[in-house]
Amino acid sequence: MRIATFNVNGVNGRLPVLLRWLEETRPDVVCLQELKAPQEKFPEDAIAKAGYGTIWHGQKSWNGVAILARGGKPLETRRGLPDGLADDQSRYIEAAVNGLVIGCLYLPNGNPAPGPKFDYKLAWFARLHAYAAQLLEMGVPAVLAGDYNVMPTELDVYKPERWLTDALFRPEVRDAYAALVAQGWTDSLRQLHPGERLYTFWDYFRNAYARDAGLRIDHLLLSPSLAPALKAAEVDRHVRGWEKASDHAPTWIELAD
DNA sequence: ATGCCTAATCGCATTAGA
Repeated sequence: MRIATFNVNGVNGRLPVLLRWLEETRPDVVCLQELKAPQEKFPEDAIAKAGYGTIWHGQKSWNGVAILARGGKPLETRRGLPDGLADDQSRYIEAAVNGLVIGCLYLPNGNPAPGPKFDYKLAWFARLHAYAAQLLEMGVPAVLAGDYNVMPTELDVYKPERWLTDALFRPEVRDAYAALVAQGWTDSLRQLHPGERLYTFWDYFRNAYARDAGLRIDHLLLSPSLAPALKAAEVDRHVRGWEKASDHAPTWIELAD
C-alpha cells in the first residue's frame, strides 16, 4: 500500500501536474495540502476521472487539505483538530482507509518569528502533539502525513546556518517535532535513509531546484504498530522539475499489507 | 536587510508562502 503526501500549492493551478503524477505513480492514498481553493472549487470530478475518491476541507485563498483514495472514497473521521478550539484555518483532515487512520495536516509556516504567526504555529503544534498522543493511546494504526513546515535536523537543510532564526528551523520548532516523534512515531523517510540528504521542497527563488538548495519539511509519521510494515520511503523529486511545478515534491511510503 | 518566484484575488498591487 502506497501512501503519499503532496503540498500542491494551489490544487486548481496545479491540476495538470497532479493528474500527471497520479497517472504515473498510482498511489493508494494521497494527502494534499495548500489547496488554496474554497470548498466549492475543489476539482472533485477531474480527480474522480483519474480514479480517486476525495474528501477535502477547503478555504478561500489559503491553506486547505484533502485525502484521496484510489478506487473508493475515504471515510472521514475528523475535520480540524478535535479539541474544540476555534480555528478558522483548514489544516487538518482525517480518514479511515483500508483499516488505517490517515491524518493529513498542514502545519502553519510561522514566519515572521517571533510574532503572532509564530505563536500560532507553536500553539498548533501543541494541539497536534496532544491529539497524536490520543491516537497512540487508542492504539490504532495511524499515519500522520503532511507539510510540517519543520526541518527536523541540520541534515534536512541545504545550509543550516542560514535558517537558524527562521520559523521552520528555530529550536522551539525542532524541539516540538522531536517531542512529537518521541511519543513513539517513526519518521519514515529518515528511518529508511539515515544520514542521507533528502529534500521535499525547493524554493522558486534563486534557481533553488537546479542548485539542490532544498529543505525536508514534508513528513510521514507512522504509529508503532505500522513501523514494522515500512518497506520503502521516497521523494518523487523529478516532479519538482516539471512545467508549472509546485515548490514541493510528492513524498511517499510503501507499507506491507 | 531585502528581493528573487509563484498563486490567488483582484482588476493592480498586495499578501502569503518557506
